[in-house]
Amino acid sequence: MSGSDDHPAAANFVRELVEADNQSGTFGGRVQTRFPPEPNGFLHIGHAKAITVDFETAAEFDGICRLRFDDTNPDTEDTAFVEAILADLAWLGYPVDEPLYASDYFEQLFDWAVVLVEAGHAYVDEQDGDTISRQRGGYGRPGEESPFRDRPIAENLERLASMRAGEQAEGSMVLRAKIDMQAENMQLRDPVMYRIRHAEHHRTGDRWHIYPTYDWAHGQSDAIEGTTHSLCTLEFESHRPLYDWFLERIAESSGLPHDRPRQTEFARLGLTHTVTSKRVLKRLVDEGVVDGWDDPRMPTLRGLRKRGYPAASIREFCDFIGVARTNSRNEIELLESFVRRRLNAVAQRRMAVLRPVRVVVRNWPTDKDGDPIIEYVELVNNPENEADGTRTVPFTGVFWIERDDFMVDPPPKYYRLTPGREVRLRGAYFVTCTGYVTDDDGEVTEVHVTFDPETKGGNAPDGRKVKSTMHWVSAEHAVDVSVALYERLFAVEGPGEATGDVFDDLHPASLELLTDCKAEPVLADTAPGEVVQFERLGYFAHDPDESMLFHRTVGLRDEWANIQKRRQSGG
RNA sequence: UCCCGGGUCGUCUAAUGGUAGGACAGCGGUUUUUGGUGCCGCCUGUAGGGGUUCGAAUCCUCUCCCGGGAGCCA
Repeated sequence: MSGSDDHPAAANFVRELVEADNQSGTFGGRVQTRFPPEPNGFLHIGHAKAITVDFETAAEFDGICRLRFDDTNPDTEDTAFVEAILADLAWLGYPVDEPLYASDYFEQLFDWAVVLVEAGHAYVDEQDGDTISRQRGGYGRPGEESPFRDRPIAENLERLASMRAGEQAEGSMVLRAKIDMQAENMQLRDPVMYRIRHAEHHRTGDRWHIYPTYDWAHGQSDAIEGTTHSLCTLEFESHRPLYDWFLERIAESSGLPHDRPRQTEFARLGLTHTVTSKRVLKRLVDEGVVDGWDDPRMPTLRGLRKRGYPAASIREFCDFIGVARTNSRNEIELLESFVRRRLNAVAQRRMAVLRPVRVVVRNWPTDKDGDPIIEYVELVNNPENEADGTRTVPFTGVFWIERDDFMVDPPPKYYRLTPGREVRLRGAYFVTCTGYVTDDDGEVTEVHVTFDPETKGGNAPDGRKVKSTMHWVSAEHAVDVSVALYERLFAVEGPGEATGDVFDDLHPASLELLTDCKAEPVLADTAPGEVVQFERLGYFAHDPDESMLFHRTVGLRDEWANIQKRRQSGG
């Protein structure tokens, strides 16, 4: 993808970098990227950017992108996450048949570790974690060398073998790279390569007792696979010298199977009103604030899917925002604009009322038995695509309209139903409000209107105009549906950021479940997972699991909040 | 405190020494049997100071601001 028809391609310094590499023949014109998730959680909107950067960059240059699970930490990983990631990736549009696993490289990694030890580039440190951490020093503070740093190579080899054999307790010793305890870059102060874990690994079982750290596994895995461009987010920038250091040492000691891969960092996706912190999301799930990882309020890919976001719109959004090194935070409205753009073109229009109020046509005709007659009207399914055809909708003298569509005391510029006013019922008739009924609390319970038989279809023969066209649902034919409304993802803007604990000030997108909504009968034909536009209300996704629950996908350009705002300001 | 990276409309992003442009958001208009869609218009920006140059968002310099960095996480 390099820009849609609607938009020019956005910034993408990665694209330029690869182009430059191809010019100079750095990798012989070869382009290989990788997407390396750790199977310890679900993919979210933030991952979507990394995924498109990795896959689309490769595709653009006729290269390949491999999916590699960075499963180097048995404590947190699980096969279930592997399956979930595979499924979400396929949904996003990047199906992967043969994923790679860092755990498949454990043997090679160990061999290389031995090579580094033999070359005097690594040593076994038997100090505890706190001591090692303390000796590392601090920003602008000197580091201190471990007393084990210069132990004999043979001793290192023997200890490393013992670690691997499972003869050592967790935390008792680690293998460290011998680099520079005075390095300005803290990553270079003798980083840990192996730690001891007697845990069960989801793929290698109990075969290993030592596990490579991210730094020792990542670049080497890239090299084994033949990755040319190792694209990652900005927080790994300070790791790049270490990434290079390992590869250089291996290259000079035993050689590398491919050209040395190069790490390039780009800014991660920041989205307003959205939290992608795994810690916070997990808490929301664990504490039951949301119904699970696929709750439509969640920013996970499966949450967005349930919510009705087309996968293509997420891809297009990622392509549009570009790839840069600037710390940035995109507005969720931009993402939503891509969602709306897609949906507007394909979503079938249906009439529905979320908060119904009953309307009775006082002069509606009856048949010889005294029953109200039924008229049928034609409505276009999707004005953006007439090929979607029309549908026949029954109309009788009693129907529901949106509670907000009737006001006893309307503000200026309110064009909908109000005593004495004539409006158009979409596709049906002109009706004029003649009165209304209220309950003891003054709440309107029923609105009375008269209709003009001459206006069937919605046009007056005398040419008179109405200012408003309203939607309606025949009471006799209405289908009961429930609708879940919620605010945009999560609102983390504001005080939450100042206090430090995001969770405390995070108010999860409020969920309002409306259970007495009425919709056209044809709604029963809507397929689970399908998104329809409830006219004037927004786009709603039919829940894939629960037969009649709809989730609001996005509002129309004027969301309820905006409509509310206009109303308050008199419009 | 030290090191590294970054600073262009409100937001994201173009322009790489030669007219600061686009999208989203906002505002106004228009079309419309959806307060939707479409179309038209408007709005606001090169963090600051010095310097080089005929000419600087772009090059140099100082300052300021933001992000990342001291896991046996990734």
